[in-house]
Parts: sequence; C-alpha cells; structure tokens
Amino acid sequence: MVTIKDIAKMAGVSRTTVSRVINNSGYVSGEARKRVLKVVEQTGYVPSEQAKSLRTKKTKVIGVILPKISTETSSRVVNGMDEELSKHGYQILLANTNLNEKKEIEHLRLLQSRRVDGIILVATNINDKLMNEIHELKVPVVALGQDMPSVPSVVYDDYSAACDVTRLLIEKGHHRIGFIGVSEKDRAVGYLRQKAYVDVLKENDLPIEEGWVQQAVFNIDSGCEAMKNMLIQSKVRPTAVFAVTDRLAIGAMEAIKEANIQIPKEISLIGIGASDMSMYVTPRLSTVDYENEKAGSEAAKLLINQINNGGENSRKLSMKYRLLIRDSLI
Amino acid sequence: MVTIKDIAKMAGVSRTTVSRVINNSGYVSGEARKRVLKVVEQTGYVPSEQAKSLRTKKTKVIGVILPKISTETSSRVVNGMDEELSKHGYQILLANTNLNEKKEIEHLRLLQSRRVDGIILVATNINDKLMNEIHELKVPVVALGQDMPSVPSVVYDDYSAACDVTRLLIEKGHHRIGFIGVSEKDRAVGYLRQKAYVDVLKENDLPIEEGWVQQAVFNIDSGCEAMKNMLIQSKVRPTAVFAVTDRLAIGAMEAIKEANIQIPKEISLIGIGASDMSMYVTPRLSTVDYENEKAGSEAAKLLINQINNGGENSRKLSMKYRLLIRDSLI
DNA sequence: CTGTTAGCGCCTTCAG
DNA sequence: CTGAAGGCGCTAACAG
Repeated sequence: MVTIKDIAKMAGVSRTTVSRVINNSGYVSGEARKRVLKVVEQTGYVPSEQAKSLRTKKTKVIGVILPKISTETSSRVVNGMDEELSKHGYQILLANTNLNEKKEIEHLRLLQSRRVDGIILVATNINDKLMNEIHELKVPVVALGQDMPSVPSVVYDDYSAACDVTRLLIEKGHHRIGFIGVSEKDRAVGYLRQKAYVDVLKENDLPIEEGWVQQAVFNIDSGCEAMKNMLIQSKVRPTAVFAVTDRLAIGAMEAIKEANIQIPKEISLIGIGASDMSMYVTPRLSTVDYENEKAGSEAAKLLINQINNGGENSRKLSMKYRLLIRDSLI
Repeated sequence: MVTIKDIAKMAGVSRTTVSRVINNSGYVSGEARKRVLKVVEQTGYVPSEQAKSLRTKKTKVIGVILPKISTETSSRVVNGMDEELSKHGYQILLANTNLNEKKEIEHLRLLQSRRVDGIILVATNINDKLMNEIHELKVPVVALGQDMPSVPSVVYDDYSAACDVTRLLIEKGHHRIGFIGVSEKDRAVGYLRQKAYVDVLKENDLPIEEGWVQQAVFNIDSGCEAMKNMLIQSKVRPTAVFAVTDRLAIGAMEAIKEANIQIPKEISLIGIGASDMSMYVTPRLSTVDYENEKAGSEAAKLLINQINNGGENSRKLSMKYRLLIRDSLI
C-alpha cells in the first residue's frame, strides 16, 4: 500500500509537505501543492488513519456494546447514535454481548485496547465487577438504559412510565390487573417496572391475586406462555394485563386470542416500547413510546461532550416517554 | 496511558520480553514472565491494538456498509455477520449510507483509510462509479444483496423467488394479480422481482390491467398508498396482490381493510422478507423467508476466506429461500 | 532465554 | 514556504 513516503518521493518534496497538503495545514506553495495532489490522484493514495491515530491519540471511533444486535430497540438506539456521531466524524465499532455478562467486561477491555475515543454501554444489568471495570477504564464511558452510579447515564424513566401505565388502567376502571415481567436482574425492565406496578396497585388498595404476576424472557413466545399460565393459574381472571415489553404483550395477545377471549372487551392489554409491530397487530396495541433513537443520540452527545470537555463524571439524563393509547385498551 | 515501555522498565526487562509474555510467543523464563504479569496486573496495562496493527498490517476489523441502519433486514444481516466474524476475532465497524449513493463511495474510502481488513457492502444499487471505486480499492470487498460483476457476492435469488410467488398465486387459481414494487434502480428488489412477475404472467397468458402495477418506496405508508391507488385505478380489481416487501404488503393490508375488502376472501396478499411482523398481523401474512442472518454469515465467511487465501475474485453465492404460506392467501 | 535494533505511517516541533 | 529529525506503541529479525 502506498504511503506518504512514496508520495513525497514521487512529487519531489518532503513527507512534511505532503502531510501539509493532505491536512491543509501550514503554508505550501501552489506549485508544490499541485504536484502532490496530482501524485495522490494517480496513486489513489489514502492516508492511514491508523498511523495518524498513533500520533494524535484520537481514533474517531466509538465503541458500542449491545446486549443483542438484532432487536428493534438496539437498531433504533444505534441509529440514533450514528446520527449524532457521524456528524462529528465518529464511526461506530460494534460489540455484541449476547446477554452474556462476562462479555460485557471483555468487550470493555477489547474496545479500550483498540483505543476507541469513547464507549457507549447499552446495559441490561449492573454488578460490582462491571462497575469496577468501568471505573478503572481510561476511556470515557456512557451507560444507556440503566442508571449506573457515577457513570454518566441516559435512562428511560421506567418507574414513572410503568406507574403511569398502571394508573391508566385503573382510571379506565380496571381493578383486576395482571402483569407479565422479566427477571429482576434487569433493574430497569425487570425490577423497576414491576415495582411500579406493585406500588400503584397498593396505593389504590387493589389486590394482586394468585397467578396474576408472571415472569417471562424477552420474546414473543415467552409472553404467550406467560399469558397462558396466567389464564390457567388465576381463579379470577384479570380484566387488564400490563406486559413490560411489546413483544411480551403481543405474545400475550396470541394466547388471549387462542383462548377465545376478546381484546379489549374482556381483557385490555398494554405493552412498552412502541415497536413497529404494535401498530399493526389487531387490535392495535397500546404501548409507551420510549424514543429510543433520541436516547441513542443523547447518549452520543453526552459522550462527545465528555470527550471534548472531560465534563463532570456523572451527568444523568432521563428520557421522556409518551403513552400511546390504542385499540387494545378500554 | 501506560505503554509497553513502562511495563518493561517496571519489570526490569526489555520491551521484547514484555511483548513475548503478552503474546505468548518465544521463550520467556518463568521468573521474568511472573514479574511482567505482575506489573501488567498492577498497572492495568492494555496493549494498543492500534500500534500493533501498524506493524502487523492487520486490524481485525471489518467494515460493514449499510443502506439503512435501522431496518429488520439490516439488523438480521449484521447479526449473522457478527456471529461469524466474532468467531474469528473480527469486530464490525459500521458505516451507514442512508440510501445515499455518494456516501457508499465515501465510506468505501473511509474504511480503507482506517485499514480495515475487509469490507462487506450491503448494496442497493449498482453503478459504474461504485464499481470503479471497488475495483481500485486495495481492501477485499464482498457484496451482499446485489450481484456485482467481478466482486464476490452473496445474493438472494430474487428472480426465482418472485417467480415462485407469482406461480403460487396462479396455481391457487388467481388470474388477476396486482403488484407493488419499488424503483428499478434497485436491481434486486426493484428490477428482478418485477421482471419475474411480468414474465410469469406472460408465460401464463395472463393480462396486466391498468392500475395493477404500482411503485412504492420502502415503507408501510407507501405500501398503503400504492394499494389505495391500485384500488382506485383498476377497472377490474385484482384477486391477489404481490408486494415486494413485507412492509409494503402490510401497508397494502391496511388499505384493503380500510376499504372494507376481505383478506383473503376477496384479495389474497403475499410479501417477501418474513419480517417478524408478518407473523402477527391479522390475517397472518404469507411471505418468503430469505434467511438474512445466514446471508450475513455467508458473506462474512466469503470475506474471511478472501482475506486468508486471497481466494478467487468472484465467487457468487445464491441464498436459498422458503415460501411461507399463511392465512393471507387462498 | 533475552536484549538491541529497526522500522510500520504519520504528525510535529524546530531550524532553515 | 520547506525539510530534517524524532517519536507515537508495538513487533520482528538478529545477535548474543
């Protein structure tokens, strides 16, 4: 591959001059510039960002750690990040943990070894090892999706959103409300959303009967399974069900339909996430829009700010959300 | 940031020795090794892949150029790639064109400047400038989704798939078949799928009446619009509609429902892509599964092979597909 | 088993 | 306006 040295030789100037032309820095005579440009053109020379980075200590690459690469949330979030990052000349280096907690740490190290300028960690859990690792890292990190102590974080307001959802159901007159959640190890999605549900019911003196609270994993089938169980296990059937993600809700919808129960007449249903799908299932699913793209771009902004100004170390940003009330709910 | 030099000094050995223990290459006395490891531990030293790359001429990074970052197809494809690439220690550097053809070329250059070991181009169009650029590139490139002359490519068998779809409709007894396509600039999705439709109708002496062929862009609303137009413009209403993507089909579904026409009784509907959504709309949408993940991992394999063996320069791989016949079709 | 030496491709003073 | 020199952090002969 042709290097700056080759160009210099061919253009009959020094490497310095070539560098000046390429980077438009310092004085170069029009004459010399023309010669250099010509050779660059001929040879198809492309300067090595790599070598440059070694000198300048900047790679213009941001590492993004994802729990799962192929989910609607991930792709929205990454899209938002890319929008912001590309504006500033950064590119995204992907790292996928596949929900494996060990890999989170590995990837943190790996990205640091590649000398990325910053890391955005789309997090699903918080544990001491991870926090330790982050604090020992020499690269700025921003967390997205979980509130990490003393790490700048962009979070969704999971507790409030879930409270609002539950209250909405109650306002609509529902007194028997079922819940489909996920493991509490996921503080945001698992713990906070369930806590909100429980708190609001309690605050309204509403009971939670046997079978009304089900735990699932992040996919449609599991939501379906959970709903079936709820139907079987509950002595009194809920008139409304709150599922912590749209996919879970859609799974539940399948189960409800299969049991020949009417939505929303007999059971109202609401999810969270505003997935594309939610708008096109029948009936249209009520849900909460979390604005994932924006969360992504905000995380990117936070990170860029941190890179440039070494900003304070623990900015927190809580995203807004919107309830989307649609046909699945009366 | 601590460097190999610091470690060497602190451990009282030479940089070479440090390098040897880090990379587990060559002989090092247990004694020296222990000392080095200890210092590494203490300092949290992480070798710079960057500097290493400069010497070894390998970055272990693959550039992936996407037409759109936030689509189901993209995320599936990237997922497949990552699965294969991560096995071999490669990471993905993302580049998003947002369907801007100029950016394809820019990104090709940019990725080369970053000295990625290879590039996978998820392509939506083919033009001379692009082909030129690719051929002048010094980095191995694999195309995915379009058959690029003398570039190793992984393609879907768009023509056959669309033929099969059309034939299926005819076998089911449909003689009046509408079509919702996209711009022919997209050779795979726009041109080939439409050609298949036209060819098969011709081969069966079936007419294409006014209004039966509509052109849309890649989103649900546009599919809806196109279907509305079809309904308005056609003197005889088709009994089946073939949309070239699921999202278009789902848009069409909306339009058909809105017009109070029964699916599939009055109009049968089929798409392509096996999107998640297709399974959960009502009625369940018939479609074609293209196995995007596999396409991604195959593209990755092709590229890795090319990197390692400098394999021949124009392997073509045509992906299999499966018709998924569901409730939207009788 | 270990250290010395010489770059990889680029930028950046510092002298002309 | 231009070039020489030095070094970013690391590996890879080549001698000990």
